Amino acid sequence: MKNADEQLNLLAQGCETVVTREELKKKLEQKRPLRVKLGLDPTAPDLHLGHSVVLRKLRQFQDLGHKAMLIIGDYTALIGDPTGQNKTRPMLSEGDIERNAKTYFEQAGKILDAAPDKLEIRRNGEWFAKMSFADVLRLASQMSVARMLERDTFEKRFEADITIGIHEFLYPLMQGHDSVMIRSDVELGADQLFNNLVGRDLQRDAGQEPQIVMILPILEGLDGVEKMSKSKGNYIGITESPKDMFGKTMSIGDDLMWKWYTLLFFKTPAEIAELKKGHPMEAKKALAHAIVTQYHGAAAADHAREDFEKQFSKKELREIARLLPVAPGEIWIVELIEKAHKFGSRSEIRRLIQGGGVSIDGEKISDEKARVAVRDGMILKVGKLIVVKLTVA
RNA sequence: GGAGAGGUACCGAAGUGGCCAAACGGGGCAGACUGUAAAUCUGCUGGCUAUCGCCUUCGGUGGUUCGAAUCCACCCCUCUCCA
Repeated sequence: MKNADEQLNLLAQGCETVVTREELKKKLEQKRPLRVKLGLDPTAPDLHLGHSVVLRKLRQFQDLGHKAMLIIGDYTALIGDPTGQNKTRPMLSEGDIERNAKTYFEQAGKILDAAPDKLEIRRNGEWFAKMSFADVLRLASQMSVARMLERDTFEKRFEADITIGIHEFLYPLMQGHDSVMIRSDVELGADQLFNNLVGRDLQRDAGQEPQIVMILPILEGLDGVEKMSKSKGNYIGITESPKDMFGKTMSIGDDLMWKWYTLLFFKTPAEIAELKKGHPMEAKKALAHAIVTQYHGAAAADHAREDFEKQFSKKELREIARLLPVAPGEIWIVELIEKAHKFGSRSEIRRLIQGGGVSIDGEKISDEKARVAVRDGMILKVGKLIVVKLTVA
């Protein structure tokens, strides 16, 4: 095991907040594997790059000899964390939570070390399901309304006259109680500083040494504005195909690219400055390549890059198009597009045609009534991303 | 418990009997331009229909009317002030 100072430097790197460094150092000096807690919200079955930031930090702890404690918040998910969402979430069914939690196990394994002595996975239903109402009251009595309202999301909602359910106040307490139950030494988080700090208070009340809280910065999603999240649809899932990962990364704005470099690859300001000297497009391709490499390997990343260049730089659609078998003869353009990609409705397809978003062999089709005489090898392009090559069967 | 305000499309927000598939803004999609993006400009943004056109939508359920997002009744939900 590395000495405490070395560990501290590595671990603090990339963190937005550490409460507190001094305490963390003391814990590290105890020369024992620390129990590092990360609470996971099982509402989103797909882990994405946003989650990966904190998961990689957790991995770093593991690599230094510490133990990752994943808490699947199956019970807290019954409330839905109020953070960021600014509104109450619908309660999930037991079945949904089961299924989502399972997917989590599978995906987190791509980033974490799954060795039994390095990883422990718990569900907070283990303890919450057994609590009596009196127990809940005891827990609730450890927090005041005034303190709860200090939390910025509650405060904002309160002032904006947006409903706050009583049950939502229980969320931070539940998360804090998790820390007590697993006797965590460190809790990692992204945007739940308040909740994590509650854990410290509850631990103190329970006679435990309070946990260290380490907050990692939030990764902005594809839009460059909102936090990356499943519900906003602005995310890259870690199970997505190399092509999609590459393409989505290429579509982000330049400013965002530098942030991603920082958060996903821990690039220092000096390294970023170096990258900025080159062409932004090259830097973005390198970023996309690095992301794909992480989840699919270098070969897949090379391939994704080549495809991208063919499609956008050289416009050689022919080689990257997906094959679409069609019957010989003529076909109505709307039906053809329907076969090529799943759209919400035919009206949507008509709109695309009228808007000039459809072309065949490079020639725009703007008449929604058009019939197409299919030919082997015809290239149909719909919008920016859908390219198919027809094969007449 | 009392008094008041409100619930409109993905979001915000107009509309208060027919001209409303519903202004406007945001978001989203597509096109032009580019470096792939951003910025900018343009178009589209309920569904079905190859055309005339038809169908469903304004918290819910009923009702008034030739006709309702708009009027009435009851119900559900949110917010404010008072208790």
